[in-house]
Amino acid sequence: MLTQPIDLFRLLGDETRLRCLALLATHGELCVCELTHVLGVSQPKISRHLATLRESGLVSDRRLGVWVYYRLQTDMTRWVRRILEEAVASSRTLPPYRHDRAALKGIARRRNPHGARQTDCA
Amino acid sequence: MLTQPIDLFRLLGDETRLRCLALLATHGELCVCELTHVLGVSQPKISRHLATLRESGLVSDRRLGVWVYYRLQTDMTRWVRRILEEAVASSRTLPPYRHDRAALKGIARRRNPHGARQTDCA
DNA sequence: ATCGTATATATGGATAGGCATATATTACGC
DNA sequence: GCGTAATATATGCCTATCCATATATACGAT
Repeated sequence: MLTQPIDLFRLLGDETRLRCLALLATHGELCVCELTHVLGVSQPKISRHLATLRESGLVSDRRLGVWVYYRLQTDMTRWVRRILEEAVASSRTLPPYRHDRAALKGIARRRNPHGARQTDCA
Repeated sequence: MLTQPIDLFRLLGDETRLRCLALLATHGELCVCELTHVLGVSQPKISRHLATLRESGLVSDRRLGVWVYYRLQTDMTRWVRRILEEAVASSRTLPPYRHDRAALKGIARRRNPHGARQTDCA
C-alpha cells in the first residue's frame, strides 16, 4: 500500500479526497456524516473515497456505535507525510478548503465518544 | 496555470510525465528524442505530455535548430517546487526512474548547443 | 424498525495512447 | 538561388480504459 509516489499523487488528484484529508488534518477525527454535511456531497460518495484512503493506508477508522470515525494515519513513510503536509498547507487558503473548515465550525459537532444514544448526525 | 494543488497532483499522477520530470530534474535539459529513446515510448506520446507540462508552467522549451529542448521551469511557486522536489526525491530509487537515469547515461548524449550539423538524434 | 455506513452495479466523462498526418528546420542536389 | 528529401516535433482523430458518481441495496447497531 502506497509504495510508489505516483499512487499517492493519483489519490491526491481527486477533490473530494483532498477536501477530506484537509479536514482530517486540521480536526483530528471526523465521522462520515460530518464530512457528508460539511462537503455537501452524498454519503456513498464520501464513504467510497474514505475506503480508498483507508485501503491506501492514509487514514484509519474506528467504529463507535453507529458512527465510524476517520482520522489520518499516524505512522506514514516520511515522503508520504511530507507531500501530504504540503498538500494540506498549500490548499489552506483556497476557496473550497477554506470554506470547508468554516462550515465544519458552523455545524454542531456531535461527538459520541461513549456510545451515547444519538438520533441525528451533524 | 497551476494555481490549485489538485491540478499539480493530477499532473504528477501520470507515469510518463513523472519520468520526464525526474529526468529533467537530474539533467538540466533534454530534447524530445532523447526522452523518447530513454523512456522507450513513442514520440507523439512524449511530445503530448511535454506540451501538457509546458502549458501548466512546469517546464519550458527552447528550440535549437531541429531539436526542442525541455527543462524545468526555474521560477515556480514555492509549494509547487517543494512538492515537485519531494516527488523526484522519493522516486529516485524506484525501478522505473532509477533505470531511466541509467539509460540516459548509456546513450550517446548529442548536445547541439550552437546549431552544428547533426544527422541523427540520440 | 430506524439510522448510519458500506458495497454492488451501471453509467458517463475524462484521459491516455496509437496511428496518421501536419509543420518546421536542415541537408543535399542541381 | 530553387526544389526535394530527410529528420524532429507537434497535432487531429479515434479508441479503449480507467475512474468518479448515482442509484439501489445490504449490513450493522441501537
